[in-house]
Amino acid sequence: MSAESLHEDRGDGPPSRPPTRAGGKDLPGATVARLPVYLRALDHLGAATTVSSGVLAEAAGVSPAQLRKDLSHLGSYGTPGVGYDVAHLRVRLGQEVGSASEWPVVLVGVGNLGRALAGYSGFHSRGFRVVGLVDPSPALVGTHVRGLVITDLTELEPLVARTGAVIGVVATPADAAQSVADRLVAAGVRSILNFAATVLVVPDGVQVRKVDLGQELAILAYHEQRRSEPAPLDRTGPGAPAGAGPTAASPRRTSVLVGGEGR
Amino acid sequence: MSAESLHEDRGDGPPSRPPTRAGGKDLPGATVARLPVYLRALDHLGAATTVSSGVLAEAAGVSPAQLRKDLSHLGSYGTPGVGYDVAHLRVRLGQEVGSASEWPVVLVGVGNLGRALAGYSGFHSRGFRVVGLVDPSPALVGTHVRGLVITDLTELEPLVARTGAVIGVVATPADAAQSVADRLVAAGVRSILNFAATVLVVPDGVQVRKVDLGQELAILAYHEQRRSEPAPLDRTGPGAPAGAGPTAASPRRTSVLVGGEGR
DNA sequence: AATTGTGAATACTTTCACAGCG
DNA sequence: CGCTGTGAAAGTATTCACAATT
Repeated sequence: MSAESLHEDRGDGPPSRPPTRAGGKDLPGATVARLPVYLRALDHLGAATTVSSGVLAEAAGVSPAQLRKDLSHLGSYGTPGVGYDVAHLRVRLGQEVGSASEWPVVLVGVGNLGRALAGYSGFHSRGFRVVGLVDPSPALVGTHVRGLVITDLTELEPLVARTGAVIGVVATPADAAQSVADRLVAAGVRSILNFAATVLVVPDGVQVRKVDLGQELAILAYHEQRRSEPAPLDRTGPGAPAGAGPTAASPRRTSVLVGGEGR
Repeated sequence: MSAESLHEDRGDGPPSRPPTRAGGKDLPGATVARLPVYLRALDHLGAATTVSSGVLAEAAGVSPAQLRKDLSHLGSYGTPGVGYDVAHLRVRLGQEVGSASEWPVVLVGVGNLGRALAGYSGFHSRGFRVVGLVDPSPALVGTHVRGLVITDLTELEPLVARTGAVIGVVATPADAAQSVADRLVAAGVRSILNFAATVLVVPDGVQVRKVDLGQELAILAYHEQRRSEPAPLDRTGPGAPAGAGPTAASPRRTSVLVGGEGR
């Protein structure tokens, strides 16, 4: 467990950092999920030197109130009557989101999806660098993809150690995912982005985020189906009394669901 | 059976969908997002004829209480002292999630990611069938990927009409995404899964779900960074009372974040 | 006058805990 | 008994609305 972080310096340890990080406390989870969105939205108005919450919120696809609330958690630097300083805000968000430095990422599973991910520009542009591709297939090991050699699965641990990666991406078939995750964790990885259709079980302290492409579609299909069948057939349940149905009026809000997140 | 319905009564027309859906009540959004997970979890215990909430919940990565609550919204059919009937539950969930029928899906943007998506087994296994690949690149148009011909972007509308697709997947570069979305919507698509790093603006009534791979990583990085910086520098905030709260016990629960969803 | 930051109000989700059924 | 279904409590998240600030 002494796999110490080799990447310590990304420039904010030393006292030269102007804005000290905010109170060191947890932002609400929902806010964290939106910070990257704001950061990206900022990039689309590099020209202006200030933005109001209204403008930036629109670009990010959230309400102005929500944007202000989120930023307020950062102890932000808006100026009443004016807005937020774009440059300043960008730095602040970058710090918070951690994209100030380059995070080395190891990607396991170089199938169709893995290959696509290896070349995904969105990773690099946000401060992530794929430093290792791993696959067990003898046919792939040794070949190059996007300028990186594919390493054999047996070499996973040394690869992680050598690159100092703390983030791993699992893009293997479902049945291999858990074992890969176990090894990543053992090798020192503490955050995993899981594309396999499995729930990964990991030790306390390791983060997992799951992206299930099929699931996303399924959620869309649910709503799609719902609307194509306006006449509700009554529930064929046994005794289940329809009792507890407060269900006020149908929420007339925008039915646009934005964001992979909540909602 | 690939016999697709021939009528293209899309737009608003009620497609004649076979499976009768139950009660017209809206499920909570968070529940909807989990139904596909349960369905998938069920597949991993086909042997047993019944499951308890505890077992299924574990397989799905949620708490037993949450599973029961979720299923209760379906007016579910559990048997006290025994559990849920696996076969029955599978049918019920399938109905609700809409995977009882095959949804035709059009995929726009056949780059690395699009190509991976086209061959993604998770789509097919969940009742989605990619019926069209679209790209503007002359080099790609006419070529085959996974048994499908790539159609030119100019043919988007007729393709949607012909296939009756109501779901579209946008896997284009960010700057093309909005225009593609506009055209999909105009052609009759009402649900869009967006992989481009842009917030899509769509008319009322059209659903969009966004999957931003870079963003997912950024969220992991946030937590990662946070933990590598144990010494919180106090912030010099005006008015912000550090007091906020002793925060009694640190949330000792699993710090595993499961699911692309909520949280 | 415009726009932030934020308490208070509302809405949504998860968890608890237990009554009741098989 | 064991396990479901569910009210009620607790916890989060979003929206409102307004006083404060430049």
